Amino acid sequence: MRIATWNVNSVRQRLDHLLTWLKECRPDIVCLQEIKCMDDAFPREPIEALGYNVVTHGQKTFNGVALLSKYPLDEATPRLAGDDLDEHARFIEGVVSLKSGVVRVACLYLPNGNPVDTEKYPYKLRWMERLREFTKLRLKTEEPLILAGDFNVIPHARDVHNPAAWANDALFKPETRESFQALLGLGMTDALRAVTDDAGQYTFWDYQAGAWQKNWGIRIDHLLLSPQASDRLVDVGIDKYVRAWEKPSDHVPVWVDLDLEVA
DNA sequence: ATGCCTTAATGTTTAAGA
Repeated sequence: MRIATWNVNSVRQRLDHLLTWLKECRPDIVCLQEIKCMDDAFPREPIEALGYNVVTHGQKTFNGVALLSKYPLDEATPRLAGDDLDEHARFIEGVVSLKSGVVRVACLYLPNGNPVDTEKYPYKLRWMERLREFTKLRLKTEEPLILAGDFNVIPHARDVHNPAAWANDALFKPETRESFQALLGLGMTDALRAVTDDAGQYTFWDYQAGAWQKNWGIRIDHLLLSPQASDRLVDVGIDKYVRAWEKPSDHVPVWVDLDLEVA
């Protein structure tokens, strides 16, 4: 089973890229972030025509997440628990039945948190706490769980071309990285780091200053695996090639292959 | 150099992103 995540930076602007990539990558489950549209504006028909079930948690202009699945979604639950007043559309969890049990996939768009001297940074840290509480709860089930999305967290200096320039950024500040490590400490595995220690495994290149051409990238799109998912890990990939397409998203897709059998 | 692009929308400018 191939599970992928991609921050498309507007699904309507990126529809041609998305359809082309779906046909090439052939993922079974896809987590999309920054769809930047309401549910009724999501281009579901051409995606359904490729064999996907589609569930969305959209928002006007900003944020918005979606799950695409070749298999029926037994459940699809929007919103991360822990703050009923949080109106941002940043989370949707789906459940797919396996021959033995289920697999849970949480699609998330973690807050950016910049500028750090505003309310945006504490909002990010609170959101990360809520994600830890959610994960703690799910881990008790001992089911395969995948947290997939744009975490807006650079985990380590090897994940950024110029660590010093990012030292005080919300994506790389010590508090941010410590909170991410605490999430891993619950028992989650950073899939990419399970297969390589290499530096420069970037998933995002800024539109500005020729960042792509200079390979000034960062790794902020992640798939975190529970022990029951990590035990089934076969492969991990970063589809860097789509960043070279015309009018690309600033993020590229990341995927894992897991040896799980669908019911 | 805390913004050199890109996006959506109270649109001929602003806010947000990372």
